[in-house]
This record gives sequence, structure tokens and C-alpha cells, in this order.
Amino acid sequence: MARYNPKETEPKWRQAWADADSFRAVADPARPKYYVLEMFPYPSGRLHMGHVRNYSLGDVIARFKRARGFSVLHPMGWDAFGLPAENAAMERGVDPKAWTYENIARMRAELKELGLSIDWSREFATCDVEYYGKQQAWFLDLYERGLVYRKESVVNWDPVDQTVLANEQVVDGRGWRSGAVVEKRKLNQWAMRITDYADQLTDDLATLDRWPEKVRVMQENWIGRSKGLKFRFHFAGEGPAEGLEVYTTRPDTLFGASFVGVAADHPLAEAVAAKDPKAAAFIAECRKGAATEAEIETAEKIGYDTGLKVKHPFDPNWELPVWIANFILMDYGTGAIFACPAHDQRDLDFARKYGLPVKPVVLPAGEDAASFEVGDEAYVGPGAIFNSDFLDGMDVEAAKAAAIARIEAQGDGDGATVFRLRDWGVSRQRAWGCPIPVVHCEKCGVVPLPKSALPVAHPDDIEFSKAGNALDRHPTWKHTTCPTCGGPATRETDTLDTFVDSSWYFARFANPHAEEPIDKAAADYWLPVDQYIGGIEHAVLHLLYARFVTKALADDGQLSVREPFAGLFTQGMVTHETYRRQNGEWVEPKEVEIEVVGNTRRATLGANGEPVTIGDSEKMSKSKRNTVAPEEIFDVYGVDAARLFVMSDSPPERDVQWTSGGVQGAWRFVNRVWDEFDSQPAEVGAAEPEPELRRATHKLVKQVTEAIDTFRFNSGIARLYEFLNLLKANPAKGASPALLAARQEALLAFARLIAPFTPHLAEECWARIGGRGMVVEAEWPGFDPALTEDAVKVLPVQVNGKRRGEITAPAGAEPADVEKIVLDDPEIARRLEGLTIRKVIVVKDRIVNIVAA
RNA sequence: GCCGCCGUAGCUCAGUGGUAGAGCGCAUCCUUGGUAAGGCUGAGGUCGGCAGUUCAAUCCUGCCCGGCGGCACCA
Repeated sequence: MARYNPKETEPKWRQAWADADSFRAVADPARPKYYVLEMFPYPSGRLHMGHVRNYSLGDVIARFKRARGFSVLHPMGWDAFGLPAENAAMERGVDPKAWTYENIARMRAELKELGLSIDWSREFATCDVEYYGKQQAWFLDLYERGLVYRKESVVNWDPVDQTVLANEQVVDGRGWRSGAVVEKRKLNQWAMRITDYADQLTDDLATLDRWPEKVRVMQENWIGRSKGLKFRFHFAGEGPAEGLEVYTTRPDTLFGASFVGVAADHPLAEAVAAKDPKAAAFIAECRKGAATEAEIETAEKIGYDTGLKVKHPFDPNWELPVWIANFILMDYGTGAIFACPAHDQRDLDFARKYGLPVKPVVLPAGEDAASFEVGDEAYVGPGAIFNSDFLDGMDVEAAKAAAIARIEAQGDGDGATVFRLRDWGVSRQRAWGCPIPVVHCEKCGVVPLPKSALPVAHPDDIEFSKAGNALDRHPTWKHTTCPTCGGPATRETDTLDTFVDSSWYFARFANPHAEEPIDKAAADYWLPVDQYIGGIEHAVLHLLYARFVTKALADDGQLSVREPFAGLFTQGMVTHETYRRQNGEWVEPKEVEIEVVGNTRRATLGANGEPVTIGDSEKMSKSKRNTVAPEEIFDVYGVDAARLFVMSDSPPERDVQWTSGGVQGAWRFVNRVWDEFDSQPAEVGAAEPEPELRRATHKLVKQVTEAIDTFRFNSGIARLYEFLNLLKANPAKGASPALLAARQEALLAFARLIAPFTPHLAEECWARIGGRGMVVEAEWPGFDPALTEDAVKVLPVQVNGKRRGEITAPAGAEPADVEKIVLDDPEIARRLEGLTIRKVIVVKDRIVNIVAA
């Protein structure tokens, strides 16, 4: 009996797959296609357990679908532009390009060691000039279509990274990478008109039925579509001639209006402040506070009465005061509102504070119009409109429509849809990114380059010793000539947000060597991605941008699909216990020794026996030092054990806690599986297989197949563990020919069932028992539904709901026959002594319950 | 405040309207030429709490408690 040795076995099979070119994706019209993609990694230089989990999950799907006859595309690439390379350049004086490609080489080797079924012939990095040059080409196409534009705008400026951030990259007022408090700056910026697609991006979420509900809700909230009315108030007396435009989603409550409010940054507020020092002081106060989201949320509502009045749109004799209020946002709607305190909590808080009228106009069902009052809580529910002239008696929706119609007829405004989503600012003041292919000419202004001038590549000698944009500092690179007039011009030195790089890479994988950015025929075959896998942290960043770019490129005729990812799976994190010394320093798991006494665990520092505090299990991170290096695990237990463990211990969407005991358990399983295959004799004869094991095998195939289909990988693995115990209970040693035959059938199935999880072990086992070819070429095992059911059922017998015994009956036995067996059973009869049977409930093949008194 | 997920053995998690499961850990024993290893056996659970529906609830329904995540002055 030879011990299983992954160090020899695993590289051997990886070489065999490579030699056979097993994972090359081939567009085969005779077979259905399946595109599996995991979010591509940033090449930090080292693989972490999160990668191991992410790519193992995708590999299970890819191998499973291949075995089921699909033509599978499972590619890999590198999200390779970005700040870490520039930081490394600044800190260590290395060249960012060389640094990045060295990291890629290291990580590629590690990923290959994982034994992933990837078509490496399609690999590319976003920093390859062959890739970003194509990105420049479609950037120009979108510029042509008016989807890319330049504007001066107030932007989020990260003072640490010295670059602009998109709204999506600002979290709680801080840069998502640097954590620095973001400042506001006015800059000339490139932007993409994602807002042109806001409606489609919202509507099409409904078609993404294989996305997690959670992600769809997050995107819907982020886009924030609302339908309402934009209209103008006319001033009574003093005030700008053009009036004051407001936006509302509640035109039905117009007769409950109490005042009109504008944001502190609103032009009207600024105009008032120019003449009124008190107003100026108030605005200054509004600007002072409100640095972080948390402060904005808790800030008290304050306001300033400008003294201006506007006329109510439906009653020229009714005048409303105009206030400046801190709770109104300039960058949403028109920065001005009409307030109906009875039916909006913010307006109500404000009205109560400043003694403004509160007039209810929506009457909840069951309330009386004469007595209904609003106290400290605004009524926002449905009801009948009252106190509202021509709207009286209508429900909320009808009144909205009627009010909008009246305003439109008066020429004061129109029904409008407003979004929270802003255009996507894509300029970054960084050198290590995709250069924006335009020049600035003194005579012609901003001039896009012709495609013949592409790619616009980086210079090789960028100098990174200082912060800021090294591309802009370069002595010669930016100086060029204008393609229009031939005069002197300077290149744009901003580069594109790296989220642009990742917004179309999945389409490039269809044919990464194509002349055009996207090989349409290839993309038509492979897209959309059937199963996309990655972390939930990209729910509104990458996943929204990729959807937008897909739609924009589809409208430009470069793609046929309008959604890039038909299925999305968001996997959980890999966590580990945290350990701290008495002085609070974090300690790495490998420095800690754990002692188990009964049910309590004690930790000490291996080096000196100092006690260590065991903390919660948290996401593996450098800062808390609770990481486990994949390569060290591979070295001790092999790749298969590591893959198996990250998938066995939790459902894929949940966090998985890494423990040394857990991986040892997986390692033992690997060995026990091998023992079982190794114990099977080479010649098993041709006997009729023993039926019990045979049934168990078919049941197993059914269960594991369904578990993989529904992303319950841990559950499938649990079934495999159980089945191995069953095989051990039916050993080859001393087995009858019938049992040996059943074992052979079981093992042939088992090797294929474990292949998606532990592919190297599967090959070794398959070869050991004489499987034909390699497992990667074998069909997924089928099962006979009739054999997944037991021939004889053990039925528990309950008396008054409590288990009192069991009987055996043939599968599918009729209730009357079962009842007879039960009543003939002496043990049951004893339990029923002195009782009258009122009812016997027989659930076919499941259970019997006797109700007796 | 709103929405979602979760609560089952000491730990991490499966599971089902009808006999409560796995891995790890723990205990006993065996093996001592797989040996910083292997194997056998076992203990351990009012399935978060309280009601309801049902012949029968860990599972369905409602309320409550606890944990996690997302959104939130968006008119």
C-alpha cells in the first residue's frame, strides 16, 4: 500500500493536462457553450487564500460543465494598472512596468500550481499595450458618439494618492484606497455619460434573474431613479424673472405646501447673500459643518428666511416664503424643493422648528377629514386627497398625474425622472494607467487622435521619485503635433480610471488577439459570461461600469449582448482567528501554539510560551497578521487538500473560517480516498453488482450533481465524505464478486465526482482503477432515477407523535398494507395496549403515525 | 429608521413537515515496519425564545431576542 504523495502526483497531472491541451476553449457549434469567469486579480505579487477560494469555485463550475458536454471558456488575465505599482516605484525606485510583470510571473506560477482548468493561451494584462491600445480605440468611438466628454467640475480629490476619485470610490467621505479625507476641487475632467443609460441600467436589472437579489438592490439604490415633476415657481414681488425651479416626487401634495427651500449652494441663495450679510453668515455656517456622512446624518435642520415670496402654482393669491435650508442638496434634482410638512418627515421637522404651517392633504383610510391631524410624525402612506381643490377625492397616484397634467398645461413644468447616479469621472492624474488618446492644441482645442496614431503608449523612462503625475512631468512625452493643423500640441496626461480597464476585459477574452477591440463573431459565440464569480465589494463599482460599457459598445455595434454577466455569484471571504500578545501586538497563526483542554482552547507564543489572546475570526489581512500563505499549505498538504478545505467548510456565498484542523481533515480525506482506490483489486470480474451499494452510488451521483448545479459545493462534499465511510464499511478485502463489482462502479463514479474539487487526486484514482483516458476527458457520471430509491424502506412508527418503533416495508407499499404490518408488530401492539386507535396516518415511504387515546 | 442574510453538537457548517448529520475537537481502545502516522468505538444537541397551523414543527406563519451586511436628509 503506497502512501499518497501530492508532491509527485499533482505536478504530474498538471503536466499531462498541459500536454493534452485539455483546457483550450474551442468554439464548437455542435455543443452548447459555457463561459465561466472569475473577477481577474490585481497582480500584487502573491496569491492569498481569497484567490484560492475564488478561483477554486470557478474551477469547480468549469470542470463540471466541461464534463457535462459544454464547450467551456475559462480564461485568466491581470487587472494590472493602478497605484500600487507607482507606490512601489516611489518607495523602492523600481520601474512600475517591470515590477508589475514580475508580479504577474510569480502569480501566474502560483495560479498554475492550483491546477485550474484555464485556457492560458488567452491570457493578457490590462497594462499590455496590445490591450490598452484597443481600449483607446473604443474610447474614441464613444467620444465620437458623445458618450465621453470633458467638463470643468467639482471633483473628489484624494490628497494622499493625489488623484481624482469617482463618487463610487468615496466611502464615508474618504478615499477607498488611501482612507484620506477627500477634498473638493474644481478641475477639467474626462467623464463618461453613464447617466444616459440610467434608465436601462435600472430596467435591465429585472432581467438578471441569476444575480443575487442583494446586488440588484444595491445597484438600484445607487442609480436611485425617481419619477416626479420639475416645475417653476414665479416670484411675488422681488426675485429673478426666470422664477425658481424645483423637483418633487409628490406633486399630489402641492396643496399642502408650506414653504419653498433652496440649498445653501443654490444660485438664489448666493444672490440673496450678496445683499444680506446675515444670509451670507448662515450659508457660511452650513458649509462649515457637514464634513462626513455621519455628521450630515445627525446634523440638526437649520434654515434662514430670505424674505422672498413665490406664488403657489395653482393659486396666484397664495404666497409661500422662500427659505435657505441645510438639508437640501444642491447636486440632487434642482437644488430646490417645495415643502409639504404633513407628508414629509424632514419638512415636518423643519416646519415645527420654525413655526411654519402643517396642512394635511392625504387622508389615511379610516380617518375623519375634520379631525385628522399630523403630530410629530409625517404621514407618508396612501389615502384620499383632501383640502386640495381639484385633486380632492383622488388617490395618491391619480392626484400625481392630475397635478402634473395641470402644471404642464400651464407651461410651468414637466413630469421628470431624476437619478441619484452621476456621470462617471474617468480622469486620473496618474502615470501607470491607460493614456487618454487626445491632444490639446493651442489653435484647435481638444483634438482626439486618429486611430492610426494608436496605441498611445507610455514612455519607458518615467521618473517616479515624487508624488503626483509622473507622465505630466516627463520632459518630452507630452509634446507632439496636432493631427488637425500640424501645429504644436500637448498630449493629455491624465490616464483612465482602472475600472475602465476592467469594464470590457471579459469581451476581449473572446479573442484576445483580434485586430479590433472586440472580435464580434467570437463575442457573439461566447458572451454573455454564463457564470461570473467574485467578491460583493464590486456590487456598485465594477459591476455597474461593466454593464454600462457593454450597453454603450452594443449601441456602437461592437457587441450584441446588452448585459455582460448572465449569472453572478458573490463568494464569501476567507477568515482566520486573530491572536494578540499581552502588549496588543498582532501575532501570526504560525507563531502561535494552541493547547486544548477539554472544551477550552489556550494559546501561547511558540517562541517563549507567553500567553496569547485568541480573538474573533476576521478577514485575513496583513494588518492583523492573521494570514496563512497558500504556498506553505500546498507544500505540506498539497493543492487538492487546500482546494477541498476552502470549499468544504462553508457554503460558497458565506465566509469560511480557515483552521489548521480543517485543512488536516481535508488532507486525511485525500489519503483515505486514495487508500480506498488503492485497495481495489485490478481484476473485479463481471458479476452482477451488489444492489445496496449500487443504489447508494446512484443516489450519490444525483446528490453531488444537484449540489454543484445549485452552488452548494460544501453540501456535495459532505455527501462524498459520507459515501467514503460507506465504502470503508464495504471493504475490498474479503468482498464477494458482487460487492467488488458494485465497488468498481462506485469508484468509477466517485473519481469523476471529486474531479471538480480535487482534480489531481481524481486523475490518480481514475488511473489506479483502470479508467479510460483522463478524468478531464471523461463524461460526468449519470444515474438511474429508479436506483436512487431504496428497495426496502425503514419506516419509523409514532404513537401520538412520539417515536415508538420502526418497521420495514417494500418501497412504494400501499398505506393499507403498511398499516397491517404495523398493527402486526408485537412491539407496537404492546405500546397500544389499553388504547383505542382513532386514526392511522401512513405517509408513503416515510413514516407511520398512530393517533390513539 | 428601511431592506436583506444568519442563529442546529465545544468549533465550522450540512439537512428535512415525519428516525437530527458531517468534518474538526473531545474520550476509550487497537496498531507501533504508513508512526510528528493509521484504525475502531463512544460521549455530546428542549435545532435562539414564545405562540399559532398540523395527526406530527428544527423545517411553515406571526411576534420577540441576538449577530452580520447593505442603504439612508435623494425632495
